[in-house]
Amino acid sequence: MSVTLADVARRAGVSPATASRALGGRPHVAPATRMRVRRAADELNFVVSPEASRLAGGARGRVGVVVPHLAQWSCGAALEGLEPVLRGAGVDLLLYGVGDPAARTAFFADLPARRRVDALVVLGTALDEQERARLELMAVPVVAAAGRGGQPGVRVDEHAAARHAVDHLLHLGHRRIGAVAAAGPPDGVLEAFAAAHRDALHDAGLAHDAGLLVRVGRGAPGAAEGAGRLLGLREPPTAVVASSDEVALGVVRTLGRARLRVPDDVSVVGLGDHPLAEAADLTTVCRPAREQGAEAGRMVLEALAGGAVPTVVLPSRLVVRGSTAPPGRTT
Amino acid sequence: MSVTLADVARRAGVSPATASRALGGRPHVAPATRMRVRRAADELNFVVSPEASRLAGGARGRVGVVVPHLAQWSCGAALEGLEPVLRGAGVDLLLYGVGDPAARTAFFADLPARRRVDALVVLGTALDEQERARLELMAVPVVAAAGRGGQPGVRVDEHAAARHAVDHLLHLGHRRIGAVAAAGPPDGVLEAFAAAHRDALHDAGLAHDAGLLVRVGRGAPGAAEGAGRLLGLREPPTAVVASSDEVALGVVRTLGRARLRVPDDVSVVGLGDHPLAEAADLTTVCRPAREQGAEAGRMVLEALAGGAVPTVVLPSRLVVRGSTAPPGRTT
DNA sequence: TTGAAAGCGCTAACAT
DNA sequence: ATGTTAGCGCTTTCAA
Repeated sequence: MSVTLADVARRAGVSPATASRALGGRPHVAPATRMRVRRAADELNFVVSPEASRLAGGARGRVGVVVPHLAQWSCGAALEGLEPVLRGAGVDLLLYGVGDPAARTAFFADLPARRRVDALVVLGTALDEQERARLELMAVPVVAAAGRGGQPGVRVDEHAAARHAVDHLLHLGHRRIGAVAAAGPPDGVLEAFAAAHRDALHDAGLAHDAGLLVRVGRGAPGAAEGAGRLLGLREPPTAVVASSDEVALGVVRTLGRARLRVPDDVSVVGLGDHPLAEAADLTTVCRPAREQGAEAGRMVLEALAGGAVPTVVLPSRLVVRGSTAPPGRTT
Repeated sequence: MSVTLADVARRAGVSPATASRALGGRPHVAPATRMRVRRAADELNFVVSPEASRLAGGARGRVGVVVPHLAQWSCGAALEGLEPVLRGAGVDLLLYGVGDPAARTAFFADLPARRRVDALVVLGTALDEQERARLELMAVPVVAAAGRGGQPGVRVDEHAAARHAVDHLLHLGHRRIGAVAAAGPPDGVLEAFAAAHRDALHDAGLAHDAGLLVRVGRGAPGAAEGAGRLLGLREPPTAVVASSDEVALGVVRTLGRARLRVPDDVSVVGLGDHPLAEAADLTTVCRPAREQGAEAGRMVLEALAGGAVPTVVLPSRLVVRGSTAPPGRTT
């Protein structure tokens, strides 16, 4: 049926063991022999069977990626960073979506990854105690990426990111700065956002005003509601920071409907540097999603090589675009 | 080390063969025996080794997904549709990113999928002749999804989608309708877009005006340029249809900078129904990405079962939001 | 219905 | 440097 290592060995006039060594790039093979085997393999169009190889104790190299929301750009971007690193090292990437709660339960219950993967990357979601315990049971390295922290892996400092945003507005001269925190991200992230907003205003010596932080539901309706609540304040803010670019765009739209111009009347800052933020000319704070993925990939490789998984916090970076400006003349 | 089938068999007091049959759901096992084996497996926390299983001629069930731009929401969405279908059927999903040209070349050159996967899904990209030939060589079913057509699989009718958009504008009373086609999607898609624009205007009895279709580069700069060119026309359009939602948002922004209101002064329609389109209140045409993924998944399953891969064209659907309105009083 | 035996294709010791 | 010998953990004939 398909070409086997034995075929290649025969054609090259060596034993299967030597052929295996030669092809696998392992030592103790004469250069000439290696060449010969390589050529034979080429001619036969041979590719090792990963099953057989693994079964026989060879190639490690399969990592599972657990992702909640594939459609979310940040997950995709992280994957895009992760994939080449892993592939470059010859390890395969198995995808496990756990967006659906049922699927999530099933994943951790079936522990389907057991024996299927040599390591796991958990992308953009926090694991609860039970889930962590299940993973522990698998006895493979687990790298968290883009999560809220708490597990070894890579993430960004959410508090710092949000502060970049608020500080930018303060720096522009704004004194009434609203914040819209929309549900969606893991709790820890939202908390960091709220805290950063509070801290920044406090550090600027501004009186605390609980009304400036509004917590809303996810999606477009949430963003609209948030903007509406802020606008309805006795003294509406001259600038708004949103917990994500998605929310920020919703805020911009709601402002527009209220005949308020961005940034002339109100400045808006997002969080994340969504690909569309550039098109929408939205000032935002870049959370390097790709980089997080790539870093996670490197961590996996190290872990596979026997190392421990460290914790790395990547910096975020303010990206100033056209949705922010100094406060206008009137309020 | 890890629990093997033999362990389970011993504990259940049967032979490995019977245990295998019982666990694998194959016939010729007494119900009572099957139960006993199942329980033993449970108690031992046993999971079959996929390598060994496959090697021994068991479970097929591993499909590769080839994706160019993971970070693009439509790819993510398609994956999100694809994954549960496949997982539900017990097949694993291997991810192969081919966004980077080098990676793409490497993928098709190494033919790494050979023997690694039992089927392939090609997401959102068109294969050239050579690539197709390489895949052919693998002798596994290939399902194209969200491509430009040409290969069996699932896609949407791009021409119809674009026409929905233009027809909507015509229906609102617009007579000068510009189109911004930004580079990015496979050629065929862009062609369909251009043709639909032309055809719709023609069918509406409007004189042909080549200036109304502008082709620009990708990204925010492209969108801005496109809007600018349209605005610079002797007789600027009262409505614009963009080749994607991303571009549409860029157009909206550029319009805003030119102090033109959407939809009061100019209507804008996007294409794709990007998740952010709702937040941005953008009228668009929904290309059901998730559905395409799910459909592709079903096709793979059928193909794995020995069926042929059909070609399915999914309908697109106009989603009217706040970025379109009848033409204003003045131009 | 069940068991025994023979590999699947490869790699890792242990020779040579 | 190369060959020989045993499996890896499972499924599948074939026999009982």
